[in-house]
Amino acid sequence: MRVNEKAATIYDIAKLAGVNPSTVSRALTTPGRINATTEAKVREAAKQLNYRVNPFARALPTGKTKTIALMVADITNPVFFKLVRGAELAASEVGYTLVIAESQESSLVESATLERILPSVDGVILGTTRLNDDEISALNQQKPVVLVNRKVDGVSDVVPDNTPGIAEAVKHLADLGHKHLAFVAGPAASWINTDRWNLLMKNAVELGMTIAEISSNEPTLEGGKGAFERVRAAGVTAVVTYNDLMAIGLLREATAAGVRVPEDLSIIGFDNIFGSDFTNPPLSTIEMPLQKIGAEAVETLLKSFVAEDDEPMHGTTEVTSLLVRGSTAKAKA
Amino acid sequence: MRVNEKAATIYDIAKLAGVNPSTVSRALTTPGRINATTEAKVREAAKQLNYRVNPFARALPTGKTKTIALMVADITNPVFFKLVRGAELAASEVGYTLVIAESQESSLVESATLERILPSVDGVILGTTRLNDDEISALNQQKPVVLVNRKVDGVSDVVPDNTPGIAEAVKHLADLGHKHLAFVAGPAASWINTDRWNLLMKNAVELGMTIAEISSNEPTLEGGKGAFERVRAAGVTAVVTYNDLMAIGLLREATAAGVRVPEDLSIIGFDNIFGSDFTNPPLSTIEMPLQKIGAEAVETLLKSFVAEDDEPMHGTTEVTSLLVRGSTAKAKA
DNA sequence: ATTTGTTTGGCAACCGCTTGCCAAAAGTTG
DNA sequence: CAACTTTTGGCAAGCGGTTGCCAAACAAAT
Repeated sequence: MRVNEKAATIYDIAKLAGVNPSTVSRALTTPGRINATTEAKVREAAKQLNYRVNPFARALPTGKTKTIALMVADITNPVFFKLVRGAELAASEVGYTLVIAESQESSLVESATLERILPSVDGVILGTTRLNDDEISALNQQKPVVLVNRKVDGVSDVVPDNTPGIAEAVKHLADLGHKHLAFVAGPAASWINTDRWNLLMKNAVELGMTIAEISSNEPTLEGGKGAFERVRAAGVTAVVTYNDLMAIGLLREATAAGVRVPEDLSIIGFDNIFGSDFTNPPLSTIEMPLQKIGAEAVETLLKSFVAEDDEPMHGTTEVTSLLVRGSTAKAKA
Repeated sequence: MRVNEKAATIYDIAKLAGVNPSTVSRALTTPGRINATTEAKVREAAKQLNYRVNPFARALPTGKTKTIALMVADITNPVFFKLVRGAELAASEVGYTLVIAESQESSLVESATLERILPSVDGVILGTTRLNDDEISALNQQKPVVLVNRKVDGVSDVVPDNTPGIAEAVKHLADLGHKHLAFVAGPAASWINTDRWNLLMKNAVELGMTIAEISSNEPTLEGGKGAFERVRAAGVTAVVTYNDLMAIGLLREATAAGVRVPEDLSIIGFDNIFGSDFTNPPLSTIEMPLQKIGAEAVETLLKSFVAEDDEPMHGTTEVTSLLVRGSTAKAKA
């Protein structure tokens, strides 16, 4: 299957071009360092031999792997697709390779995987980490880390600005005449869950609405489904959920229970995941610019590679916005 | 941010354990090659120094990178999630790192990406490739390749057996009294599209039904939507689509046009993608064991690494099956 | 023409690990 | 106990690049 012609090395080029290997190296990596005509000669020889630099040989002396790791809790969670894509695009654009690792929602798996991968990457993006603050700080000690949707002291991060999306959403519900809201929360330990809840509360109160937190739910379809009873009990006319998955679970459970959406209950999710418009009615949701965030995370990491100091960096924050589809309507009189 | 204590090397261990570096190397990589007590001493020292082998240094002399690439056309296409996960799991289980690359549906991007990544991987899995047969063969010349859902002469592959799922589906429709079917096809060049169409045709004819191919559609929501008019024109009561995305697009367009699903039109998709149960009605679909296929692809690749000859290998074929949800019903009288 | 400065390209060490080869040590055998 | 085999661990040469240092070649300045 395979031919055994070993890949060309700079020595082959050197021989062909009649120069020293070091000259080849310089010609190819340090434009301007050597004479233009020599460089041309080298490049010509390289092309002729179909030369491709051996990344491992290069990584050894330099210590630069040109690879970054992106850790997510669950690859099959649609929230991450765009994050992954944004990161992948941004990385490959500058010649970096992205390796995606999955923690399977387990901090043990995450640690083990990181352990395994760490020596072969220049830095790590923690998309959704199960690690605690101390573990993250420790990791950041070894290789640069960029956190997504979370903040830890001394660690770089990129987080979205939930303010505009939430303000729009609450305003939207207020305009529709809703007075009593509920927030179906996600993981209590989640930074972004807290951020969303605080903003929601602030905005609701400002507009004279009541808001109840329905807490400790899995951020899944099941979690949304499981929260339905408590949503009913809360006697609210509109609910915002921690994410779309929960919103969809809730929506389906409500429909199954004979509660009409949006006539009896308005629902707004978070993230605008794939499939959130497949539902009946299609879900209104607060959109997160995940692809941009992914790209931003990569850029932030790249910057930290060249940074002189060790100051944590913060990516420019992308902004959320409300996407109105069919799951919100006037409050029942 | 970073501490500058360089990672421990086998030389550090050697010094600490009072042996030669080569002994350390052997102790750690060739159990049994050296004395058990010496090995224990070395391991102890390694642990003490928190040693972690430098994969680049290792890859240089051995040429083994312990990394494999998985190429998909579009990371955000939900069809691939499970494929990716299956591959990732299988790879990390045996200490391999998986790098995921996206061709963005472009053979140019695909070639360029492959070009960039090839030197740093041991082999490649082509999940959904835009490359033509010749390009694939050429690639296979350089590094072992495993194709998913496609066959090219002389190249290893793993493809699902569509037979049972399709037989079930056609039988199911026949049992419901349908006499006239349509297949909303995907990309004409797709191996799996052809396979599905042929099987569908064979089964339909065997059960005395007519079947029409509605061809040249994008395998997307839009493609499904765009095929609706032709489905109507075909005057069929049931349709099978190339994939779920198209089925969902078709379903929504049908509903929008006042054609009730499943009362007026039964629809069966392919793949059981994420969100295919979000629709109203939830989509009946022929499920592909994508996660298994992903794992199988990795295993096949690993086998080919150690194979003596250059014979292409074929992963054990996983089997499809029909998943009946709500989008199929009795044919209209 | 001499001094000084700048290009340019070669030399060789090094990055961390693997491995063929060899010799000392230990174990077997008759 | 000599002769032979096996075990064990050291030596050193790579793997394919990068890069500090140096000297030759050339250019500019006095």
